[in-house]
This record gives sequence, structure tokens and C-alpha cells, in this order.
Amino acid sequence: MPGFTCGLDATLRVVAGKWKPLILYFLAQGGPTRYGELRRAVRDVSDKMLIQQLKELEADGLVKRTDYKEVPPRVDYSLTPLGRSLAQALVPLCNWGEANLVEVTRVFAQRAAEDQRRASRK
Amino acid sequence: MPGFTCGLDATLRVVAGKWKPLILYFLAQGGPTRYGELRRAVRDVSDKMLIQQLKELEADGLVKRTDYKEVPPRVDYSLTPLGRSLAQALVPLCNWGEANLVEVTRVFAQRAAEDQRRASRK
DNA sequence: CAGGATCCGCTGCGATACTG
DNA sequence: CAGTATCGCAGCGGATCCTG
Repeated sequence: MPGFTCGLDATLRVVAGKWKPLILYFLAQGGPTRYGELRRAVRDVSDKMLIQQLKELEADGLVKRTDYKEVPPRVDYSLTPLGRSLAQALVPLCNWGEANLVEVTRVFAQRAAEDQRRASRK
Repeated sequence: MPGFTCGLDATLRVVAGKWKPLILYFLAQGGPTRYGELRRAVRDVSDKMLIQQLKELEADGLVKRTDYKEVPPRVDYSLTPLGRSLAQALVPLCNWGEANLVEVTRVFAQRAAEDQRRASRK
């Protein structure tokens, strides 16, 4: 219970959540980012999910939230040093995805076709 | 629909699943691995989950399954070149986890404490 | 603008039992 | 040994509506 099976296991638990890696990675690209901008950047994310993941990231010490106490409201999010280091560890994954976009796309088209068949068979 | 928002997004979909990164990483460490050994290595995984994830990895062209058609059964799993390249992209995540084990452990102890309070409050 | 609150369906995942 | 089959459900995550 106090331990993880390995370093990768530990990391995976921290970034568990559908949107966390994407959030971290986007924040790493652009410095402090306002809520609205972040939401547009991470496509298809809902308010509920974005906020929830941001809170967890903040509680985990990866992201820093700054509330400027203005009206209209203005809040932005940035990475802590810890968050920044994690975001850098994500870079190779991003590169892998770009380098293998063709294969990945093909694989997913195929998987979608199977899902289609399964749905129509039922 | 044909596209991902970025390379990272594409990669994340491929490794979606609680155990896939761990499986890939373990296979990268040790060459062809028998089913039973893999199961012992990836701790706490059930047969159902391990098989399911392995099948998806195989369908995605990341893992190669070899059945020796013997009795008693003997099967082993290894990485394809594509799988190997992805596993390498996982290395920095593993290192990050090891380098920050202390923080991660603390964060999780804290999170567990909160869950405790929430459970007792109810 | 930056969230909070609620309702709810789906499915990922675990536990258990069985098989060639 | 290397799986398969079935059951059950928490909780992840989407949709919608509301607020300071």
C-alpha cells in the first residue's frame, strides 16, 4: 500500500484521468493560460471534467491556480516546477504519436469498423 | 474523426487501458515473456484484464503473440518494433516516477486520507 | 467569465467459476 | 498452463441547467 510496483506505476497514477496529460502538455507549451483558453485548447472536454482534473492536478502540486479576483472573473493556470518536469517526460509520447500517425490512424479506423459490426450484429 | 488533436492525443488512445503501459514496459525489459510470468510481473492484474489488454495490443500491432502449440500450453509475448519504440517513449515517465517517489507517495497518502474522511462522513 | 450542482447512462474493471 | 465466460457495479464522464 505504501509502495508502487515501479516508477512507471507511480507516474501513471498521478496522470490517471482522461485529460490530465493533455492539460499538462498544453500548459507546458504556453505559460499561464486562462480557463477559457484552456478549455478551447483541450478539445471536447466539458467544464465539469476540466475543473475536476485541474483541481486534482492542483492538489497534487503539478498545477498552480491564480485567481486575480477581478470582475469579470479572471483565473489562470500554470505549471509548478514539478508539473513542468512531468510535462517534459510527456514529450517523447507526443513525438511517438506524430511519428506514427499513419499506423495509429489505420489501427483506429479498423477498431471502429469492428465496433460497427458488433453493434449491427446485435 | 479521422484526426487527433495532437500527437500526444493519438498516443494516449493507443495506451488507453489501465495496464497497457505497464505491460509494454515490462516486455521491453525482458524479451519474450510467458503468459504466467507476465501475470506475476504486472501485479494485481486479473486474467481477464491481462488477456484483454494483450489482445488489443496485439491487434494494434504493438505486441506479438507466439503460440508454441505444445502441451502443456506454452505461449509467449514480445514487442514488435512499433511496440518497442513506444516502450522507449515510456522510459522518461518511469524515471520521473522514480525521481519523484517521495512527493508522489506523500500526495497519495493525503488523497487516501481525504477519501477516508469522505467515507466516514457519509 | 469561471465555475457549481445534479442527473444519469455506459463501461471499465474486478471477482468468481469453468475449460482444453 | 493459458486462457474463457458470466455477473455485477462503482465511478468516470457527458449533458444540462444554474450562479456570483
